[in-house]
Amino acid sequence: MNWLNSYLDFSKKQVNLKQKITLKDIARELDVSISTVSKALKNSEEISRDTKEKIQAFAKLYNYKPNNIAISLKNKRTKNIGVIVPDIVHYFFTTVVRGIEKYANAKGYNVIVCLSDESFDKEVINMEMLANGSIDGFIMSLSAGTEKKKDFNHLKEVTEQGIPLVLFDRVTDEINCDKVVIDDILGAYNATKKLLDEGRRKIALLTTEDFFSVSRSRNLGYEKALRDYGLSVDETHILKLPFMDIEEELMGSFLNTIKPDAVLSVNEIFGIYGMRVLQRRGLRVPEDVSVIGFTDGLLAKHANPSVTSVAQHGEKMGEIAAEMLIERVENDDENAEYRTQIIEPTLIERDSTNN
Amino acid sequence: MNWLNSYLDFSKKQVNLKQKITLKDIARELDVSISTVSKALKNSEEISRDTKEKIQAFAKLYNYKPNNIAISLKNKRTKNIGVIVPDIVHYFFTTVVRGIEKYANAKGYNVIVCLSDESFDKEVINMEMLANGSIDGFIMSLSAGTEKKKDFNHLKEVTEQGIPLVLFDRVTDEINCDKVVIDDILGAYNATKKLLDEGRRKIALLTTEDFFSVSRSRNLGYEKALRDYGLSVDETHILKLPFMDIEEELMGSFLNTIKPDAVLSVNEIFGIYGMRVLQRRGLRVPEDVSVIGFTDGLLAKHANPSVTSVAQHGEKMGEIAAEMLIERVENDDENAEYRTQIIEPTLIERDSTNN
DNA sequence: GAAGAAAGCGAAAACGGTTTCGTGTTAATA
DNA sequence: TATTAACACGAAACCGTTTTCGCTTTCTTC
Repeated sequence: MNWLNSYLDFSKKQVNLKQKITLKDIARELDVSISTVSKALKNSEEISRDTKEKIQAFAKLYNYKPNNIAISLKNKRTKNIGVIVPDIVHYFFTTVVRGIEKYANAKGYNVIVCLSDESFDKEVINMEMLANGSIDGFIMSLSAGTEKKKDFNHLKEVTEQGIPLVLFDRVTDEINCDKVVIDDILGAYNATKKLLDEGRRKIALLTTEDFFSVSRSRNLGYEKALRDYGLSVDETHILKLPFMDIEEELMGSFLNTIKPDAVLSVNEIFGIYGMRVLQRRGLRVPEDVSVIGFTDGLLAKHANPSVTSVAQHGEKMGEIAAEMLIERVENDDENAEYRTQIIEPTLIERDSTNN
Repeated sequence: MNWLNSYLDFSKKQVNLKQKITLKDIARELDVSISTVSKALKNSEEISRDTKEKIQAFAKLYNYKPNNIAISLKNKRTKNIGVIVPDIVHYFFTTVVRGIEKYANAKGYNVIVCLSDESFDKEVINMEMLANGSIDGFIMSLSAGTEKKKDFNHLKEVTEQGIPLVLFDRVTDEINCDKVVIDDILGAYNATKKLLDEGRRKIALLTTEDFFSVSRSRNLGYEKALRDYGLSVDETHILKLPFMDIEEELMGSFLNTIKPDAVLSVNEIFGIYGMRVLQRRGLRVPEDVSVIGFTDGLLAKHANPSVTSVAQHGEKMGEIAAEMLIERVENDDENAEYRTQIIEPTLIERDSTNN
């Protein structure tokens, strides 16, 4: 290792501010060409044992790490995936992101997270920011704004450019791409069935406005279950609230007039709120009223009583989405058919229903 | 615009698969040099009106967007910031990430989120993945593993390479960098004071093992308040639980023996659990026992009763962290002093305490 | 000892931009 | 008319890699 001595002056310079070192630096110091260094570090057969050892030792000593940006430019592959979600404080999306992270990281990918904040404009801006080389593909769930506006041109452009896209949960038929969703109809159906089996007959449905694809499906499952039990759907039993806007009075007066013996909510928060409103009116859950919500999140788990919920398996959904995307990215098999994976929801029974 | 006709054949080729177009393509089609195209698109004075208009129109027509990777390589600036957090399902971190996102996006930066999962090893791996050119700077909160191990070499390396770093919430004195934290001592002090002012005298403290910097501070605040009220600190009133591991029986027997008239928790979840345990034993909150927790999250807000909490202002913390980082990134003023911003916690009074 | 093969290395193009500097043309000035 | 300044543009280096291809030199082999 005495050849190292000759690099002492170089070493001095580096010690002060450990700037990152490049192939060129190594080549200069070791008096070989850049190509040789590059090959030596990849253990190419082309380079002699001696040279390789020398170069590798030097690189290790100076903690050489190849510059990712340069590599990305060269291979036109960034090893980044872009994730655009409406929100990150709500349990479901965080678990999906976590699932994506987990799978992507294991495969050596980084995850760039963007929040559309339920806004169409931000969704578009975020896509454009990332679509110019920053990422190898997108995973996203539509913002409320986009579902309302029904404008999917930004998605179309991205797919036409050949950038792989996986849609999850809030998806659209207008775009041809891989998708992963839960069977929302079945989830709501099973939940409603559970309530009916308990003997409940006046089941209120807390849902959102119609433009949400998932709410529509869940409403359908609810209605289907009622009909399968020979009951008709009473529209007055259905409360459509503006998204995420919990109008407590509205919900209060609704529940007060309907006086339901069970409540099904298409999300977590409406269920929790509904339950509290009922409890405040002196009703006991589940003795007087049963409650079931969607999204098996922390709120449902830690509520009092804990709330029976339709689990959406967000983490699994995230993993599957990441798997589908990376599959596309790595073997760009142009004509592979687009798939839609449907995850079975699970009804997690807790204390807000009878068993 | 009749010059456009001559590009019809080019247009044909592009129509099939809208591949992204480069400066070189434009230069070739318009029979000018790449430099001219580059300048024209930046509206350089150097280029004539005619040429600029022609080039800009063509670029617009073919939806030219510069390749971010190439620009990053050239300027050695990625406009990406790396965020490494222990976790993303817990409210506090999600709000911080949201704050970072918000500020960073407004400044044209993307956020690459990595989860250390409370593990030292993952934290190191994530840093290394990003530290080779992928990002302009880091924002992070130490994982439990790192706080336990007290090994900060990965942070040291990064800062020595000149990569800006901002630590938030779970920070360490061992590393010289910008930091943003809340005044944990004050937060706990005020919470304890609130309980004492209510007349509570047997205040149980639910905390974690000592290696967490924030828990240590919060414990101190609790103790200080007691002493300021002339009370001595009874170690048996303090329950140190392994992090995030809610051992319900342990907590149950603890609360059962102590029979506190108030409970202070250094996080959100222990508080919620403590409250439920007490309620199950027939105690009324806040009549018999008052409860205060840290992290003003969804759980506290929607619990029954809602829980008085010390708000950590995660979103604000994220914004400040992002601001400090971007400031560093954009004017790399080598010798600017490192700052530690301390955010004042706020006690949000709810129904789990008396007023 | 000559021819061919193999080994070991370097030059250069490429990825897609930015930017400096030089050059040819035209218009203004002496 | 000769000189010069302004204008408009292009050539080329550069960012840090990868990779192809070609050139020496040495080793086989007959």
